[in-house]
Amino acid sequence: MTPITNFKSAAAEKRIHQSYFKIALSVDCVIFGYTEKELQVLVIKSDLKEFAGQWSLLGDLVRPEENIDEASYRVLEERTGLKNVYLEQVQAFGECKRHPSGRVVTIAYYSLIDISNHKLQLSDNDLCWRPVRSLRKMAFDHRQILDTCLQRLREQVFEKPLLFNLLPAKFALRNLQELYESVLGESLDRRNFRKKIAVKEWLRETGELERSVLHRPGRLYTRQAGSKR
Amino acid sequence: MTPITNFKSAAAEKRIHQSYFKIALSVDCVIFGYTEKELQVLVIKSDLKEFAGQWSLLGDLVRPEENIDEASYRVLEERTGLKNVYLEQVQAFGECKRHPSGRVVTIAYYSLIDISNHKLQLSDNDLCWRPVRSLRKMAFDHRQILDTCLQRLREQVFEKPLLFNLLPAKFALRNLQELYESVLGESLDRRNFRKKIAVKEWLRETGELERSVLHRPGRLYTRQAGSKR
DNA sequence: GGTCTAATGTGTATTAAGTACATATTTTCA
DNA sequence: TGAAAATATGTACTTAATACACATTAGACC
Repeated sequence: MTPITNFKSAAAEKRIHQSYFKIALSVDCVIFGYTEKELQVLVIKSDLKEFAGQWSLLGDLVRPEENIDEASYRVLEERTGLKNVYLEQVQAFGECKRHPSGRVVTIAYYSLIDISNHKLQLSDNDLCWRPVRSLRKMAFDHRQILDTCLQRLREQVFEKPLLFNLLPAKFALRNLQELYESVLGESLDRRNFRKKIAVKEWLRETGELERSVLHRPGRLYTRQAGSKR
Repeated sequence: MTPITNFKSAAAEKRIHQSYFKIALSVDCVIFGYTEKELQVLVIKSDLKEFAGQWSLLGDLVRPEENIDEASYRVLEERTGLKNVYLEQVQAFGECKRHPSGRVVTIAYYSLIDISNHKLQLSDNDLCWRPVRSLRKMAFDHRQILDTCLQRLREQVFEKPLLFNLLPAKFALRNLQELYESVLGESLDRRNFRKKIAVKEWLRETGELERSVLHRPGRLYTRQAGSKR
């Protein structure tokens, strides 16, 4: 039970508001993409003098009348133009001093989107994709948030068919394996990888072959319709 | 980036405050205990008329000057008198309508404590332990929070030496197995269970035997000092 | 069209982990 | 002293994970 629950009077309510409604709530989205055989994350230059020149995740304050999940979907759509993307809450970050302008508790989400999707239009020229590996220091505690989200993603990639969200509709198994390797940060045996993926029934053959590759083309697969995210 | 970061003027800051600082932030603790061969959770009767007679988790609003982790430790200590207990954040719950008195986003934690610990003094007579299985409906979205925390706990019990926190310092393997069975909701084979636990090196033999049991006493074990939570 | 290149596609032996299952032993109680 | 109830323990079987090699194919180039 929280003391907010029974206001004995208007004055009591005001006191409560004065003492407690001093924390702002935000969402921050770790938006993963994949290109150049590297896992990328969508970032923006921080406009705070404290973090001049540093990269920051995409986030916004949660509005009083929207659910926190809605808030993160909103951030995502405003910034990328995409709807219906994979989005998952990871956890809250609530150190008092994490935001220099005041007390802001943030709830971290990660999202997986297909960079090559033609609908993806970055609304802001300051936005850019950066390889996860290249981001050392970030604004706020955003590097910690990114690490936490990446760790969660790694734990889930063989449990749920998540990484397909980062690829175009049709892809060769080599592409998928390189993506797994990029996410996990380790190289995988091709035969064992194919076996491991095969038993999960996440994929469907399209009957098509790769084009414009300088070697024997691989079969193209697509995500199995029934495979749950 | 959040729009809060650069206040162009005092007026702008006031507007921001009026529109955004309307969300209260709370923590709710799923405090697990174990007794009577049943996983228990510490609950209190809701004092809201909307939830009359229903059980509620222990929580409180986060104070402006405390970290969210500190807030949950505070709730735990205020209610149980215990410090240095295992506590882990699970996730935030932020549906707009989850709290009838206003917009309250809560961050859920779970905690594992040893009920038989003599330092445990419930500060409030309305507090009580209830078997997790017996709690059908709860106040707010607390049953959902409990389910989410229980699921997280289940995922971790063979990864980290968590469940020892629910037992007295010395215990027989049977006690441990019954605890695992209670948490997982399924029965386990004794020999396989012992093997699985043995390889983890979480336990140390005390050299003592059970007392006052109506059968051959089992060896008493204690948690291995170096085993990380 | 022949050859080179670079990647695809496939199977098996080995090891590790998980599961199923039965008997002798020890203590208390009557 | 015997019955009851639980402890302690090992092995065969199945499943999952790992390590590893060779024939095949399409494109590029001559």
